Amino acid sequence: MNTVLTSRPDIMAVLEDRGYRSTAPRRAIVRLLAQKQEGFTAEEICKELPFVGRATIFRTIKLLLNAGVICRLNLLDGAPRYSLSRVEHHHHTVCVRCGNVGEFRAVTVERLMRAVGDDIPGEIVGHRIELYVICVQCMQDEQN
Amino acid sequence: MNTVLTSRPDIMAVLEDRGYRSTAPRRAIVRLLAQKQEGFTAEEICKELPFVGRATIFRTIKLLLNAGVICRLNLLDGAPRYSLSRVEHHHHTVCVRCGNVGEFRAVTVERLMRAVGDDIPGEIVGHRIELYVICVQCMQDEQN
DNA sequence: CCGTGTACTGATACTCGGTATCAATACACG
DNA sequence: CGTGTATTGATACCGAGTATCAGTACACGG
Repeated sequence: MNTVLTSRPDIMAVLEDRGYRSTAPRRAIVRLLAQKQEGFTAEEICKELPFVGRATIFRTIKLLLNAGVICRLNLLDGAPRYSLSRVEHHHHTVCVRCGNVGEFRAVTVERLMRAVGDDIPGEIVGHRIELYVICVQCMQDEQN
Repeated sequence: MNTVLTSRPDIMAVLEDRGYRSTAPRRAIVRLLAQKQEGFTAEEICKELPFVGRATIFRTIKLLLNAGVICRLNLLDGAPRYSLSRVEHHHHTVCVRCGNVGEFRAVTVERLMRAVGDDIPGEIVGHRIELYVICVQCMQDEQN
């Protein structure tokens, strides 16, 4: 049984394991994020939790980033979006119409990286792939 | 003969073709960028051309981005870097030690994208790949 | 269950990359 | 050479994120 893949791992526990305290603001943020299916922005969280300070929200986001619980996507335009990582190593699809973020995993990608490595001077230590898509929802909306 | 691949295409002409005027500040910026081998930041340009206004530098960078002459790289940390695009469609390698930016092109990548497309709901309209590397220079520096 | 050290919080002011505004300027074209 | 219009630069501003720091609350030990 793979705890990382469960639909709602106890994120708070992840933080506690890393030595952070379980505080009311953190629990509120974590609870909110856990039920966000698509990506979200920091400002969105601020608006939805007005009783939590801006600084705390950004601080908590950073903790979660470092813990690998969420990941940041720097889109070309607009504000960066964050999204819960459901699988360990993955890449993102971003809908260019609605901004929603998806994840994908392809073994082929990793294999490719090793192949490409031969053509590149220096040592590859990581990679990042983003696919820009028009999601099925937006394609449907386009049809009427 | 491929003009796009020449070592120093007349960038100013590209802007003029797009209906923009050839002004002294623009020429200064373009001349500077044309001889930058590695990536550069906007602030760097501001420092090197103190007699050109900040706003103008950002405006010109945006024009060049839209014209496809340069491209922006949102690194995870620090300021975004810009780099001259020497080849039309390409991806980037970023040295995680020194921040220098390189380009690469691999047909395999494009083929992979088409393959991955089958696994992904929605239509793929673009992609972006960044490889994080330790460049040969930095690897050498590490050895002493 | 109470005290206490330390982690955490939130208000605020700030940084940094970038943009809007707008009067003054310079380019291109006739 | 004159003139309309694009461009400039100073300035103020925006949005995302961070530093500071006094005050608060958590966890742990007694």
